[in-house]
Amino acid sequence: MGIIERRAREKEQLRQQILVAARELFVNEGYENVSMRKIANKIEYSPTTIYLYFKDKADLLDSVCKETLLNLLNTLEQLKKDNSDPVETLRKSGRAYVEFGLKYPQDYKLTFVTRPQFQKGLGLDEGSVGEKVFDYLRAMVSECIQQKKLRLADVETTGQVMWSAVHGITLLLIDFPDFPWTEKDKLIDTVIHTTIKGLKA
Amino acid sequence: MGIIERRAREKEQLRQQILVAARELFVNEGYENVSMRKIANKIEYSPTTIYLYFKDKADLLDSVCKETLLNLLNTLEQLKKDNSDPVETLRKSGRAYVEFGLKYPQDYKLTFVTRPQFQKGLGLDEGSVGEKVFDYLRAMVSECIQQKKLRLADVETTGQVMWSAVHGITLLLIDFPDFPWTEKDKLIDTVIHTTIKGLKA
DNA sequence: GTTGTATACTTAACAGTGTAAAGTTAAAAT
DNA sequence: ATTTTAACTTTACACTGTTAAGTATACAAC
Repeated sequence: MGIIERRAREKEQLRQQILVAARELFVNEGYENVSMRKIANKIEYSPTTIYLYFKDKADLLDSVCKETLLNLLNTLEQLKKDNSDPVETLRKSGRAYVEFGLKYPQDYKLTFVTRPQFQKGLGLDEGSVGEKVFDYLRAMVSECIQQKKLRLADVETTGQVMWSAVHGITLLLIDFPDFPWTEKDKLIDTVIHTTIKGLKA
Repeated sequence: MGIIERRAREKEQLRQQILVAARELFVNEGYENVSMRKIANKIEYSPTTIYLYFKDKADLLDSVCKETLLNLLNTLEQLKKDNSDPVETLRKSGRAYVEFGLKYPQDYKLTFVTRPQFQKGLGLDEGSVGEKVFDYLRAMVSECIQQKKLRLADVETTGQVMWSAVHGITLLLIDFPDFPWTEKDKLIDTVIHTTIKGLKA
């Protein structure tokens, strides 16, 4: 049944088209300022067609964010391979996390700030991509602790402290671009370095 | 001219009424889900009356946030008085900052996340309340550094690292209430303790 | 005490929003 | 050749922020 498959493929293509258009608009103009009609215009379909592929605007946001998380996960997992000192890998990962956020600031905010506002509680459920990202962090921290490189024995707490630090600096740099930050790169390094130093045994 | 004064007082009262109604709605239903008409209904005036007191919806948000920052500043400055160990004061202030955010989560998000999205760049300008909050942090850090209790000599960087940490944990706890956080209170303490430990000489 | 004017507020309107329901068209199945 | 199904569109509704024009009341001047 090649026809059915072709049709399914075409459906999936349109779905992707919608996602691409939505992401581009969300990122460039902000979720609030993007209307379903704008997205529809961009893909040259009627506005309601989108509703055949996504439940509503929040669901569209949700799907865009899932992709972002997948990107982040891929970016991070690149680092795991060069398995030198686990603490060094942790540092590198923190750095990569912040850089990811600053490279795609609107995607980052969409995923870690806007989405939780609209899809309450969701996004870090069991089996989700979001959870996989945190699993990655957990695994890294776990290795550091096994080698007794860190002070706390508690993987969860340690991971959450790390996440706080990188999330915090990422959002501040995104949201207050005009604040008189000390040199950005140095500041990011200092945040990560300070946190890891504080966690060290 | 008592009449003029009375009229000015009445005007100011309505302004305050609008602010109170707006804050309550923003906090309970989220900025996006509050319409000017809803606010108007609450105060029993026509929607357009609000525009006689505030430029637009963003300006209303702006004013609400300024109040929040003033509250935060007051909360923090309470702590300055008991001037024991400056590092201890820094720790307490961090704790108070996070607690403030968790006590008024929607106010916090409105001020530190929503507002920068709508009032680009504004909010931490010279002479603003926002700057005063950071000035407070600067002063505290400065004292720690003068007593050589902290590693870095750079007040700015040190302050910004502190801010990252508390901002990060505050937002994570607000935005992902269903995440399996380790015990909240302990986690907050650990974040602050870790950061300060990392900053120590 | 009447008239003019400024102040405070409201009504009406516009262009836009998310989205549900009904309608259309064209291809596939019988 | 007819029916069914899928994909998409049109229409419509109730709502949004905001502007412009209109109204009514309180004050000032004569």
